[in-house]
Amino acid sequence: MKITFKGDYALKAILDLAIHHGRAERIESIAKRQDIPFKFLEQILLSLKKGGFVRSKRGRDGGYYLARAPKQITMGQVIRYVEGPIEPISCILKKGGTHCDFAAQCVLRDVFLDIGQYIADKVDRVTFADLKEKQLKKLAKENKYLNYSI
Amino acid sequence: MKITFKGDYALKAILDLAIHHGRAERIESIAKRQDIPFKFLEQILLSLKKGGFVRSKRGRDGGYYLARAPKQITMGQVIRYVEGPIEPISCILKKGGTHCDFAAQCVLRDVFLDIGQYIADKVDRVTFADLKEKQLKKLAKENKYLNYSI
DNA sequence: TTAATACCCTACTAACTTGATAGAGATTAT
DNA sequence: ATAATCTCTATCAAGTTAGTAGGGTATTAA
Repeated sequence: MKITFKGDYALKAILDLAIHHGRAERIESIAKRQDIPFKFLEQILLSLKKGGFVRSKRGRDGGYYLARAPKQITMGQVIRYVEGPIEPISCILKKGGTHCDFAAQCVLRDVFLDIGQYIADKVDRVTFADLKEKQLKKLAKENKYLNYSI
Repeated sequence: MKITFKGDYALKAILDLAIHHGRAERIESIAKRQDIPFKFLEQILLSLKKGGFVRSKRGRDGGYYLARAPKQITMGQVIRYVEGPIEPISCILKKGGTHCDFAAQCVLRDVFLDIGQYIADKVDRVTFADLKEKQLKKLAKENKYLNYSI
């Protein structure tokens, strides 16, 4: 029932690129800001590039940037790409349902189906434009608070 | 984002015992009905016994039976016991939140928090009395259908 | 009493996944 | 040219998963 570090890092990287939308960001900058091991992030970004989420520019002044607008990327797309299916139990999947021959009669499956659908719905609705907006608001509040307290 | 076989087996075993509530069931019977490897199920039941979900009787005519009424056991209790916390990301947990220092400012965390709460709510509400009832109804329909078709 | 039955317990393991690290190579702005 | 940056492949330690193996112990029907 867990998201892996890889998945978490991928989401953080995309969100970082969404916030800095418009220019290419170096892997190292993202890694430092998001507290992700540099070499690990390198691999993840390469994978996200293959997945069509980001593009890159090599050489000096190079870096990564989003392949499309933050509004056009959802959490669900990214999670499914790096982590695989969202469904919490394999017998829910149409393909590869080798897990259980009695899926049709399984009441446990019904519960997991419900949960799977809720999760899918949720992550498919949230775009990185939403996340960016909320993040910036949170940071603004934080700064305001800091200004008062100093 | 997956439930393990162990967790799935544990749920199936408890549901089986709920359906056969009132008498002791041998491991082998449960294993055959639920299609679970015998020796693996043996371990799981032993663990469920330690967790207080089931009791056992040794010797001839021995077997396992529920420690309390199906109504008093929820899916959530069983899942948490065999699989650990339900939350989809570690930074949500109060203890051991070593994953991320910026949890308070994290908008991703908010989404996972929401999902975690939905899952928890769901599995904590579903008791094995509910599951048993639904299962028996499904089987009854199945039989009816079979009777007609023969 | 004794043999059969069934749970009890510990150890082991192959395969896979996770979370990285290492280093050589390709590309580009200046 | 050369420094900066992404590209790509290989490797690896540690942990998890999904079991298997086998002897030990308690209970009870006959």
